[in-house]
Amino acid sequence: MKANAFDDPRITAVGLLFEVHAGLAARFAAQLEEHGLSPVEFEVLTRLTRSPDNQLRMTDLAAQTSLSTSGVTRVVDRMERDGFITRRACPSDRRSSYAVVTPAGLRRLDESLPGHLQLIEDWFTGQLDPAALGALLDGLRRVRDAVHPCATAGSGPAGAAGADCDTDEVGHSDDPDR
Amino acid sequence: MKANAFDDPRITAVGLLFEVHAGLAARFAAQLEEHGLSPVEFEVLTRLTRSPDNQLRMTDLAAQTSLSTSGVTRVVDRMERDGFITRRACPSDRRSSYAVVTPAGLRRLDESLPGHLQLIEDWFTGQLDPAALGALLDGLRRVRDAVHPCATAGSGPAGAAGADCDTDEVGHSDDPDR
DNA sequence: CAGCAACTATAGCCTCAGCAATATTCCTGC
DNA sequence: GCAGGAATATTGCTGAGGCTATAGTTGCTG
Repeated sequence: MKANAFDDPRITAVGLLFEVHAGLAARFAAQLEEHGLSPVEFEVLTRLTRSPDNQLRMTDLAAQTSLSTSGVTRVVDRMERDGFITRRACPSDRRSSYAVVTPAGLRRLDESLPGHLQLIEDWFTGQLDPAALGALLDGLRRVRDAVHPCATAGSGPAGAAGADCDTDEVGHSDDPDR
Repeated sequence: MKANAFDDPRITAVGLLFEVHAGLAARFAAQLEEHGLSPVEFEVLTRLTRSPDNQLRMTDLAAQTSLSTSGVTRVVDRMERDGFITRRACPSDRRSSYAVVTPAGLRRLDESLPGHLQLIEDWFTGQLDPAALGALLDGLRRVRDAVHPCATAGSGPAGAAGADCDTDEVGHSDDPDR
């Protein structure tokens, strides 16, 4: 029919993944925002708290997060200004400096942790139980093995992957044409 | 017993999630980069391609992606400059304009799609089979049901970060002490 | 029909984060 | 001991993207 790939199951599968990821990220961000933390700050707090004496050298912190060293410098600047962590000079290497979690930072992390874990479990149990995951995997496998749909347009097999996920797409806009 | 939460299983669980997510995002980004696409551009391409006539009004595109309307404007600017999509005036509403995928954009999406799907399946099968997922879920449930470690771990602000700073035996990074 | 509210896209301003350059400090080879 | 190279943190510059203001357009309502 059309020259587009409107019904390409591969693209539908990718779209599903985007949906899940974006929704999850938004939920996490919103939950952390309630506690006055950005996702990056939360990550930094967890990494530091998992380290001995709640401290880490800037370089190591950068290596253990998704941040570059300069990014770590900026984040630590902000969090130090907010009182969540402090810098401490390394006594044995005057180039290095430690980022140390303050009591306020520990408290803040402790406050935001339960909601975060709850979100994680809600996601696993409520939205993607193992059975659904298995089905999704099967669908993906079939999608990947399918021949290029340009030739087999409209072939139903891989419809399982995303058949039900978003039928709202077509009429999404309030008024398609006016 | 340390005063920090080094062995707090809740934080370990969160750290694991961060690890998985960061690794996955980095792989996707790298794979798309090979084809000259950023994750956002890829998302825009998939959304447009999933729509009738490979086009979408700017507002609708913003609603279906994780971008704001201004963000969509900028991304479409770049992708139009790169020749992947074009703007088209809406004939019935002079406020709106469509973003349309060009043949070059379709081709580019088609090139990057197989590798992307392969990555998705590799992740499911290779790194997180259903059994491992179930185990992870169980662990999370146990972690969540655990008593709040605040009382036990002594995350009391006084003793926690107030630990003196001359303990060189941290040794977490490559070189313990120099 | 005039006015007003809602909608659409865009531009200005801001923050965030990565890359490259820089200053300081450490280590190794001589 | 000392010179040169490596490591560490920071800063300037740039791009990306969100929020708000703005101009243009549409539709509704008195």
